[in-house]
Amino acid sequence: MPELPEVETVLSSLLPKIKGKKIKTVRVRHKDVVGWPETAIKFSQGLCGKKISGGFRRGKLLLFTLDEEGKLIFHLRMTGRLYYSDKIYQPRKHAHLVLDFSGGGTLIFEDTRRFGRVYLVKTGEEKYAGNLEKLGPEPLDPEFDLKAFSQALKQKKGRIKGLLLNQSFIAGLGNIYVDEILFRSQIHPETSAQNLEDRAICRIYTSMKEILNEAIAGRGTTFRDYRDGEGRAGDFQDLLKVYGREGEKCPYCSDYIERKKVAGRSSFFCPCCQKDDVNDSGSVRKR
DNA sequence: AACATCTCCTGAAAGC
DNA sequence: TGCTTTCAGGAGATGT
Repeated sequence: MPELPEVETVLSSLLPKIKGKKIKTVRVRHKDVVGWPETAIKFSQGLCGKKISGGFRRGKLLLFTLDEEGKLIFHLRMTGRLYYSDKIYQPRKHAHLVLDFSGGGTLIFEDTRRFGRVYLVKTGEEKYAGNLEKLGPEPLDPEFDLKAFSQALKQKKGRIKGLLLNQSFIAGLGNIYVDEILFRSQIHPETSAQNLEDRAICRIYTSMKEILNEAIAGRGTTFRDYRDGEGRAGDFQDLLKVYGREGEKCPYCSDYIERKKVAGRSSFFCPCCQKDDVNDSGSVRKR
């Protein structure tokens, strides 16, 4: 499920392939994936002839600039794939949007569960695309320092797991990386944010940056569906310490990884290393 | 404000 | 073996 590192990987693998290319034909094969389905015809017309001039990531959104005119914005949600092919492309079952470029090459948006969305917006109207306007700070932004993180956290009352998943609190984290961050920080997912000591907040902040950077270096996590912009799987699944590892031995102690529903999501944690509401008893180890 | 629950959707896995 | 049920989850909507 694409989170920040996966979206970043899609962007970096895709952009060199499509930058500067002009869209020749647009095939909307399932109009529900278009942000405003009733405008699917306008969507196609608006995209024809446009050139992809650049792209960037914000939270879990992929934004491609169409010169100065507008942006093409994707949210991959659970099972979305966005990739480039330079072969003659025969649309597969869940290929909902297919863009053919002048001079060859195809950009394909596939999404088995159809939770993903694609938006076409004019410059200045980007905020209408998905949750873009409501997104919190970028966790890897150098200007988002520990002080800013700590201050934001201390204003909140909820549990840490739900807070880190909340895109308006911080943008780009999903279930996998929140569990990994909390494991490295040695914080139980149900710990209330208010009860966190400064040292615990610092561990979360540091782990967050480390794990996101490591996952980007590993080109993302593939459990089943995720592929990068060239259709390749990621490598980071092998390096996950807790996510999806219920019943396996904790890599740092003799206990076993447990699974519990927190904030409506499966949460994996070590009950020994991540004790609820005991953030800093002096037993924290360097990881 | 915080949190639970439902919704969307498909296919894999588990249950019988 | 084969059919049926459950489950996974990002995020928005809704209810408490």
